[in-house]
Amino acid sequence: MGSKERIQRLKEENRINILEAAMQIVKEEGWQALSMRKIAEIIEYTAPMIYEYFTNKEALLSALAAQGYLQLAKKMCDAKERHAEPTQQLEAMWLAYWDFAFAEKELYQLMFGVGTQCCEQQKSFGGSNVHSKMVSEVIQEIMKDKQPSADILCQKYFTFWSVIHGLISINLVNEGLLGESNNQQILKDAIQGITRSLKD
Amino acid sequence: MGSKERIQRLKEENRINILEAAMQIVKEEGWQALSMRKIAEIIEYTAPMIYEYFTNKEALLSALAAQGYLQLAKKMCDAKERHAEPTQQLEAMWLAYWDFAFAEKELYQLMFGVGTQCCEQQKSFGGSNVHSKMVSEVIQEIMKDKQPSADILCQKYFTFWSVIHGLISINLVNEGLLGESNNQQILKDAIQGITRSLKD
DNA sequence: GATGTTTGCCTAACATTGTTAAATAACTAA
DNA sequence: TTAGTTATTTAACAATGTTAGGCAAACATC
Repeated sequence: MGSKERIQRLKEENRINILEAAMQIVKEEGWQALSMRKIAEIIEYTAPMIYEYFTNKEALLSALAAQGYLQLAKKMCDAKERHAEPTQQLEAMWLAYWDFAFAEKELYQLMFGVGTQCCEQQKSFGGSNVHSKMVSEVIQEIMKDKQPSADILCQKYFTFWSVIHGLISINLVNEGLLGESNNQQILKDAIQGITRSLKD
Repeated sequence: MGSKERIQRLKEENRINILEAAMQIVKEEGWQALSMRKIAEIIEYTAPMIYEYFTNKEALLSALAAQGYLQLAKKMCDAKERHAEPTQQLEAMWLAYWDFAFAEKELYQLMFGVGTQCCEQQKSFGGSNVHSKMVSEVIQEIMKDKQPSADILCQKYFTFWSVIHGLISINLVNEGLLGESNNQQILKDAIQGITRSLKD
């Protein structure tokens, strides 16, 4: 009897519903609002039922992230196929990556560990501003012959900050993924590369 | 009577003890293990006492982050003063930033919202590997004349990823700090800059 | 010095979380 | 219909952030 398959299909449907409910909550209220009971409420079950499908909350999050990796890979693959020339392919792929990050920002946060929890203060306190001024001054000094606009200055500063913060983040989240020597190489190359772009 | 000042000093001491206890827990067990009761246990008080010094847990985290911003600014300032030439100052400042991030990685995570919570899977599942292969292939194609080593290839890939992920992270954590046009400018400049460095 | 008032801290509690064990309902197979 | 399996719920536990109310010591005022 095909009922086994029908039941299998229902189970799979439940699994999907759980994941969809989770994403719905996260998109509406953010990661900190996601709870097993809220998910259960949406799919009209009780919380323990979810544990038939996911061993715990973290496993559920992993499943969501896995979906995200698939989506991202697909978008980048599509982007690549829209071009023939490798340089254009590369640019298109990273632009697709960029678009994905903002179109599915909650997923992106989960996948790559971008601060979901802590402190609403950065914006008010300025956070980075402490060092951004200091750095910008030095950048201005280096570029003084070119009389850079405030916008250009800001862009250069953020280019530095992005690459360094990005590399740090990647290292902190996936501990020791890159070797120490690779890190130093990338870091120095990047700093010198951008510095050179300031001068000429 | 000087007792007022003595009391004031005791209060300040308590405040410091709370913050130190919090950092101790975080360094030993990570952010997810930090709880008001554990802090209280270390300083030998009960949890509600902490609320005399911080209105809630987030305020406590903000205070920790504020300490971090000061430390970071000081280290970058020191680094700057060790050099006279702006280019060297700039490099030294960013290296100081880098060192701070790893010497005080818990603080760095808090300050700049680097994934403290979610999913232990990246390492096992490979996470990024899905797209890293795809991108590396294209990079290899672009560099095919130079017969790049696997290490070089890897470094180039991570240079791309760092700057893009960094820029995304900064945007996601401090929402709308940069304008849309600035973002596009930085992004395209960075991609084209690195791409150029692949060819020559 | 006795009395009222403020201050510092604690006990007890509440609501919300993730998670588990046991009871029950629903369904399948004979 | 009955026995057995599966699906789902109820009830509970421990840990979390947080608040209200109480107690005792220190202070101020007479």
